[in-house]
Amino acid sequence: MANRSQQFSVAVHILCFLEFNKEGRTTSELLAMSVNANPAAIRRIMRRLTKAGLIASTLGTNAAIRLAKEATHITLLDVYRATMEDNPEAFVVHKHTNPACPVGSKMPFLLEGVYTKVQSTIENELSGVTIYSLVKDGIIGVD
Amino acid sequence: MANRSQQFSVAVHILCFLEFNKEGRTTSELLAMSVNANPAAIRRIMRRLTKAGLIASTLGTNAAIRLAKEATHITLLDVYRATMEDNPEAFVVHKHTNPACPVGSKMPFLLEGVYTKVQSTIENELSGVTIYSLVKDGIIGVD
DNA sequence: GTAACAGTAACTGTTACTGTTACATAATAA
DNA sequence: TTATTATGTAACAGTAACAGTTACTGTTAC
Repeated sequence: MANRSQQFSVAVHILCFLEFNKEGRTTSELLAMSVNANPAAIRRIMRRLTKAGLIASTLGTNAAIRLAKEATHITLLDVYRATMEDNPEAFVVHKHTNPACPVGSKMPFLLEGVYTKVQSTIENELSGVTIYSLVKDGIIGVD
Repeated sequence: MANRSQQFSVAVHILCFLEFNKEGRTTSELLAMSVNANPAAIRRIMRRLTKAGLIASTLGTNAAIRLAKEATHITLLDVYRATMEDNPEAFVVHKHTNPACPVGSKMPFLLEGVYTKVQSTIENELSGVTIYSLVKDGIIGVD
């Protein structure tokens, strides 16, 4: 990934929680307890998910957070793109190579090609897993 | 990836250079010029490649760096493992979830399963590309 | 108006990497 | 043997990105 952040992990956690607790009322404090993190940190990640149209929240006393789409229609690729928005690239190319060198002048292009292919396989893999399937097979199914 | 370093990119660059210049004498200074980096930075990456058995170097006045294996037998997966040695994991799992929560208690395990699968596809993809093929098709072939 | 909770800004500490200097070590050549 | 050349390696500063946290603003229900 671009960075080693846990934001993707926490984002998946949030979405699974919302699906699991779809009948109940979920707050950022409740999520923070489940994730074991600060409510503000949860809200920071929520912002990205909201922006990506994956969750929606209401304000006020009885505020609640819920999925904005069916869990069957939210894939991990959606989550990946929402959280890695800034640096979706798994690898970083060193671009400032020596243009006068036969090797240096071609490396960035070469690496770009490799990375694009790898990136595709990652995204393809992620697009095959939905929040629904995670909750159904991994949380409700087990116990 | 684990981190956003360019070490993998530079490592591939180094290996391609060595293959391309296999008839000539390659020094860390020459590599530094091609990569456009500091010789010490090159040597820092070289250390990992040496440790992984991908390159070998001699000391002294006529010191030289060369591939320790045939370029046809060095895949990008070898390079990936050599440079990402410390954190070979593409994703980071948030492990300290709430064990008392039905969702929190299962998330680390769930995510681990997903990440393992993704990691496999990445490594599978990387294992299909050799330094030889990169140099042949991307450097010598083009011009 | 008060309470509850999301939205958000701001600050700190930590980690990891890059860039760099400097020096020890080894091998060649004179 | 000595000077030279280049690798091996330690050490340090600067930078960027996160994680953790506090605190404030804005909105809704009662």
